[in-house]
Amino acid sequence: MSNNPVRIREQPHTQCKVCPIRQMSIFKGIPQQRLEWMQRYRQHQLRFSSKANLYTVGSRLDYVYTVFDGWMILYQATRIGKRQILRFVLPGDFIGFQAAQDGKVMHSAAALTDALVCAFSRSLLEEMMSVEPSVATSLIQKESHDISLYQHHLMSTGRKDAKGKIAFLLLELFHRVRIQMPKSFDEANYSIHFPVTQEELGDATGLTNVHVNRVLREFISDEYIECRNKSLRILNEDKLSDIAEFEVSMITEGALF
Amino acid sequence: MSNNPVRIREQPHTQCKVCPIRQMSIFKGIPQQRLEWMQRYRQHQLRFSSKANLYTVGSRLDYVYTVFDGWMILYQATRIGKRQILRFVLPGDFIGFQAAQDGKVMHSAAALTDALVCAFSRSLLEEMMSVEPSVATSLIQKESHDISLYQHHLMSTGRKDAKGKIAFLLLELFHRVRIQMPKSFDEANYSIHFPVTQEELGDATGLTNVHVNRVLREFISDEYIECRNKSLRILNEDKLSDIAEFEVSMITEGALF
DNA sequence: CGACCTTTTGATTGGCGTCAAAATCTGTGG
DNA sequence: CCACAGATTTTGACGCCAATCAAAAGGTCG
Repeated sequence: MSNNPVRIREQPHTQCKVCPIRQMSIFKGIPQQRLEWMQRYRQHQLRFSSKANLYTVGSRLDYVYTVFDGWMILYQATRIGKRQILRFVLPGDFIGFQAAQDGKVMHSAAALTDALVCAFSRSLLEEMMSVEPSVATSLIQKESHDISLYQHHLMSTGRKDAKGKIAFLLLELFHRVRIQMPKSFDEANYSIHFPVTQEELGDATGLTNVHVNRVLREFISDEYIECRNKSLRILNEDKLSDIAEFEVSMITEGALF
Repeated sequence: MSNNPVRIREQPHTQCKVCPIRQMSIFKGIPQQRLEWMQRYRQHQLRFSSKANLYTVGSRLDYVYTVFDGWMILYQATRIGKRQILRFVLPGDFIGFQAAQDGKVMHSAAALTDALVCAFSRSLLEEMMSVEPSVATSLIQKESHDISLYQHHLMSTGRKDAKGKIAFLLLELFHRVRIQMPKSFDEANYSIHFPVTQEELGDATGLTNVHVNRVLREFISDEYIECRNKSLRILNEDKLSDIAEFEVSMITEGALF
């Protein structure tokens, strides 16, 4: 529920060494020479500390962002102080694009851990899309994938019980981390680094931290999962998938055509 | 909950007289001559009766669709027979595009009323996008708007009580109908034609039809709304908006750049 | 008119929220 | 390295919102 002032240590107009633009999936397949002018032009790199906001409700966004390292969330708060996490953002994900009317976003974005974000101007993206249509196609693909995720969450939040919601979220995050943060995935253990608090799990599923705790305890004592010091290990994926009505194909990206 | 066989009365390969392609918002601004070859090529028109499915979970979609008339829904069902309505589809909306992995959709689409749908081939759309980049941009815009809607629903479903969820849904649909089906809107009455059952409202909000009924009764006796024979009239929009934490700007489309 | 769908109402139950407090973990400064 | 404040997890008792079960009353359509 932190409403900290933005604590961005920004380093504008420096060439982005850590996050070469080529790594951004929406630029896959574009000739290097085309990218070069962009590479050194109006591209920023941002470092965040945990809990800092990248942007907040009602901001006018002049940039779009890709996360290169760390966890972030998109969220929204109700008048009575409850928070809904709309989406967990992992490295490779693209955010800040969907602005509603008059260019203002209807949600906030914050870092869950220290994070490294790459920003570049909206107008540049627009330019890029007209010069290089495949950028637009990639963007469409990303958005389609996001929509698919939102649909699954809506289903989860609307029509499953607490166990189903939590199991679904755990499995989704587990596999997304596995794919998008291979270094956080321990294959031998079948575990991931998992810096998400129980309160955050609650804010994402629409449950209270207290109830999340009870369900997690149960999953642990049933030996479905194991979680100690910010790591999550899946012990009985079959059972969890069953409870969650989850399958990995739900979160993998697919071709549109 | 109907799992009827598909009852599509399809009229393939006929020129589409009723729904000129120009009316599809993603083709706005494209010179007529460019559209002509498309107009008469591989474009279908489909008539649906209420409750028929346009496509179902796991289908491979070779077409994308725009609704020209009538109400439709996108939905998904759980193993235990509960249904979640993911999205109400009104004239002008674009569906069938987001296919997940291996081209199979993760949801079903069905008509709520008799409906008129225009279909055209995915591959054609792809072609179109490369020839005419503005098609891609429009598509991105549409998808962004959809994402925004999904986010609001997630918030609603996850963090509001029954009154808030229902009030939000009523207001959203009311204003979308006002914009997208002006003929269904009675300005004098401030009412719309509203062919949605209480069970469907429940399936969209994650509530039971019984509880939806109780809340609606309360809204009616408080004189916030009036609903008789498939029409919905808003009597106290301020109060409803307050309960729902809704504002019209949430559902209007805006520029992306 | 009769089958079926939708709405309505009542009685009862239960899952999850709320409140509260203790236990544990984490980081920070002396 | 310890002390201490703040965050997070854990547990228990209790209450309430919405689900469930059941049945009647309207509506709709062939």
